[in-house]
Amino acid sequence: MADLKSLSGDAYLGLSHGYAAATAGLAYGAARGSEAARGYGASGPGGDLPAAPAPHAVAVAVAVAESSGEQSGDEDDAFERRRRRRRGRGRGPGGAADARRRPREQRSLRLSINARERRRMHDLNDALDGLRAVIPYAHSPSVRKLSKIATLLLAKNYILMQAQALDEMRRLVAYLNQGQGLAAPVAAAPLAPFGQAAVYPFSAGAPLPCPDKCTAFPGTPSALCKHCNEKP
DNA sequence: TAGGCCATCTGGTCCT
DNA sequence: AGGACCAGATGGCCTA
Repeated sequence: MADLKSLSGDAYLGLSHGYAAATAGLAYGAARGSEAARGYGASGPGGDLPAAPAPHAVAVAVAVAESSGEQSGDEDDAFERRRRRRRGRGRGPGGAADARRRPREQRSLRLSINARERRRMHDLNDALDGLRAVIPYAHSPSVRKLSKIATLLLAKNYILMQAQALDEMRRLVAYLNQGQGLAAPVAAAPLAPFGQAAVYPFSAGAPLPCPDKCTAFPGTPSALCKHCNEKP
């Protein structure tokens, strides 16, 4: 539970009881427990906020950074060193011996395909890193980074949480506007099912952005903004 | 030592 | 034909 301290209160509140079913597995539970006990998604309780140091993660990150792009010159050496270190890894059916028996041309093609696939996976991992960077969890060197699956599930829950918060905020703004005897465009629109208007809150039919750029809630009239409160 | 996570290789399929 | 995408297999690293 110590890791909870590194979360913003709102984020944790949303994740802890906002979407119980979908979030249970990722609800920032206890510090990293048994790997076997780690549940994903709605599989039940059991947090997935690892707390242990992550030397492996760092090593992986370095390896990823090193092996991005084309291999040439020094990069070739580094690449070969990694290949040797990871000897035998992932050969699949056939194995290295078969690979060596192949004609040089085919082997060359295979290597090029492998490199491309590696690059693709690195791009995917970069995107996942970008996702980790914007979702609320303990971004600390002493905390192991989220696994891929945990990152995706947490991101999903975070999006849902933000959407719900936005929806509630819009309702509140509408309520405040009504209280001042003003027409509330937001309230006039039927409340769309969660996940529609909440996720795409500024689509067709939404009021125009405030000319005064009250950007707190773009597209939503603010009770605190003089322009939003001006009658047409 | 078992289990989780991961990177890599590989072959297949689909698309341009 | 070449590239993107995918899933299976394999083995290394790490933690409990």
